[in-house]
Amino acid sequence: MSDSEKDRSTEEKIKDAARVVFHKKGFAATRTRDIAEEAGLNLALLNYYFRSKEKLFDIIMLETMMGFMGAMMFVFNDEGSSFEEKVEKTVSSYIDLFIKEPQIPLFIMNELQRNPEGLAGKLNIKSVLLNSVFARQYQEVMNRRGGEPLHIMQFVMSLMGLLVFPFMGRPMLKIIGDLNDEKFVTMMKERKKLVPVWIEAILSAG
Amino acid sequence: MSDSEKDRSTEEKIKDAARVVFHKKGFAATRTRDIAEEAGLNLALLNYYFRSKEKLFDIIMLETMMGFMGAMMFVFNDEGSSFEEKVEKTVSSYIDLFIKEPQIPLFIMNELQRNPEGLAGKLNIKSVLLNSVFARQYQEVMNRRGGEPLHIMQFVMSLMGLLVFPFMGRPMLKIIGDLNDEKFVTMMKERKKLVPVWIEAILSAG
DNA sequence: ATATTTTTTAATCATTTGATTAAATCACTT
DNA sequence: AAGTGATTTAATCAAATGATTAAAAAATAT
Repeated sequence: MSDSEKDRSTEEKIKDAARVVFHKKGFAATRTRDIAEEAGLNLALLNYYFRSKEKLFDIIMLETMMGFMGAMMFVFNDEGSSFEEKVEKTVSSYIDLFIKEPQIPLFIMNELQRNPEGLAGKLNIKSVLLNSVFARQYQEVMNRRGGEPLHIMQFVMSLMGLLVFPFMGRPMLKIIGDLNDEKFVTMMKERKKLVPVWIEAILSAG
Repeated sequence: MSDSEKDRSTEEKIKDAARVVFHKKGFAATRTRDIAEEAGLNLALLNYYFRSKEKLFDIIMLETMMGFMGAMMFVFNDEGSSFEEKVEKTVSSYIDLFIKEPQIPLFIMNELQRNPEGLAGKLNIKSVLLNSVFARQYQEVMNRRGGEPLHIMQFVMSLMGLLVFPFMGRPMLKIIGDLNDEKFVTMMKERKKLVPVWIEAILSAG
């Protein structure tokens, strides 16, 4: 049978190892032998359980994208919170996520650019933003504010830029800013308070 | 002889092709045969002129980093311009650069994260920011503003986030925002005006 | 306990890929 | 035109890599 305790254990070991290595090196630079070694398992088991490197990668990519977009979807479609509360919650959730798993943003953006037709591109994430409660509340904020309206994607690009760029640029930022890991993480935690204030300032600036 | 018209021409053809392919696919996913094909040249010529894939990559990486950091260094150390003028000039230069070569940010951040010890990491870019005229002027702005001072790296992360993230996240942003290439470029041009205003707002927000 | 099925392993395969080589071609000098 | 050195080409090599196989080991069923 295919659901014994040991089964699941081996399968999970492979997935965990694959996640670590794929996130760190990306698809192309990852060798199946790296994953087997990371998992402490025989190389042939990868093919036994997942058929091919591509299939294994697709599973990891799917789960990673789900984790990434899922956090957003949950917050963006909550009817009970205000626009400002959603911004705060988004910022806080993503910073926590990226402190734990710093490679996720670069991994996703990279694989998506290198292979836009791949699994990640096929996922239906079109409606996640534009049909969300958050998008509706954004329009309300725009109407209330008056002046030249700002395209929601200009806003989202800025929010995400403030939020995820530090993690994508981390190696460079650490060099030019002379930061160690501890200092970097401290600054990221500071940004939980800073970014929402800045977002407010950006929206008021018109 | 090593400087004939044909010499330089072949060498340049290889470098141009290598730049295109490395920028698009990254080091690991690039096959030397891809570069040879892109250049329309025999595969052996890559090794004849550049010894190895690694050496060719190092040259492209060096030139790319120079182009990327050079634009910044030039603006950041101009004694004749104000802080605000430097922000405007930086935003404008980088947006123009990335509209022409959209893969540069992801390429650099990626290779830097995957191989921090590599050539790019060895470059002396430590002083580019912290010892610049721009950094001094930033401190003046902070003193003038009063309130809780903001670490210059928090500021730089935000400036770069607003500036370069849209290009790194382009494939995802195009999907979730339902944007075509033309619309995307239009929005990037709009950001030349928007980002400096937002930076002003961020600094005033304290 | 024995038989059967599932899982794991070591060995091996076939292809890809970076690099080299020896011969052919080209450019330039005398 | 012949000679010389530089450049280009086709063929090939060796190592790396994703995948498979047959046998061994382990788990489960009878």
